[in-house]
Amino acid sequence: MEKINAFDTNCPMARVTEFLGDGWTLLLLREAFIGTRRFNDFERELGIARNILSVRLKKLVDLGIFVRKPSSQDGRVVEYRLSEAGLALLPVLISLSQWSTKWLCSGDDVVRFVDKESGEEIPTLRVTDRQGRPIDRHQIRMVAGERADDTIKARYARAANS
Amino acid sequence: MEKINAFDTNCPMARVTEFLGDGWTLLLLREAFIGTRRFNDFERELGIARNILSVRLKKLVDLGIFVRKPSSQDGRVVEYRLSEAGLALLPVLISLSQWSTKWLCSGDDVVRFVDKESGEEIPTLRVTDRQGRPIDRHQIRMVAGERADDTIKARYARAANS
DNA sequence: TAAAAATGGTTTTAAATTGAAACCTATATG
DNA sequence: CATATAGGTTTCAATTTAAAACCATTTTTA
Repeated sequence: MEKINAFDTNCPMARVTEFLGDGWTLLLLREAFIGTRRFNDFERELGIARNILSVRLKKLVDLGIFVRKPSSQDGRVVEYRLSEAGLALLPVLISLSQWSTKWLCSGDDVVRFVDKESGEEIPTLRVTDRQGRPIDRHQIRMVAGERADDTIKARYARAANS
Repeated sequence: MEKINAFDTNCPMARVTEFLGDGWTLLLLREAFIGTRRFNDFERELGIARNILSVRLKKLVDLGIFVRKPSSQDGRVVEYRLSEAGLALLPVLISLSQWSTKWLCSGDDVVRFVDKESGEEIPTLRVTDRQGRPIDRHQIRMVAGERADDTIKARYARAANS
């Protein structure tokens, strides 16, 4: 791809495709959330080719989602951990997982996000207003903000006329 | 990819990679949410190659995310609209956009989700307990559910021991 | 202390995917 | 009837991915 879009624009969604736009990164993130930290473990758990894993980890580190830290105990070992930014992806992972459970896995109880202490399941993420009241989907619109570049503003202007 | 993972397992995250695992689909979804419905419009707005667009739309229709509907007005025209499942992805889009705005776009006001009536911006999606109280990230764990297949259960068992 | 194993990579080559452009078919329009 | 429009498909070159072998360090074992 990479003709009109990606990191050329400042559209946040387009930028996400920079790392989410391949078949492995979401699984790398899942693994990281489960607790995987090391190169060989990512490889073994996912069955990803080592060269690809190498490139993906580099990109995730570049983007600030993972932190690469050679172990101080063992000079061979390197740890890849989620950064603050990476941990902040949790709501994305949860909403994706909840959506997929419902619409691609016929609601089957396969993966759950739970409160560590109470063991209680995290309820479905809801879009709400500032008072915490649920907002209906059809009540929501995407609009261009002030800092949108010209392409994006033009894009939303076209959308508004249709 | 497709050696250990994808639709072989019933892991909801792995299944998501089936459609989110390429550089275009997220942008197709964005376009659909903005209001794009037609083949030529997706092509023009994104600059995606027609053959690729064709394959992607087919897959999204197969997965039940888009609905393909030939126009009754004009026999040449076909509309691709988000299904219920597709519309249900809104929380995913919102959380992704909010994350990306903060971590990849340095907080710039580029795209906003707003309430159509009030014009009020949708606040950041939060992970809460059943009483609506925010839960801290580090308080959350992923666990395998009852209907997880053996691979997944084994996976989480390994994770629990580390 | 020398040999073997572990760890995190890189390189190489074949196979699969993507991108660009041209082409095709059916319907509409002037 | 001729031309334009819409939604595709086909073809072929360029890029990306997968699999396997290889490599450099560091650690463990005999």
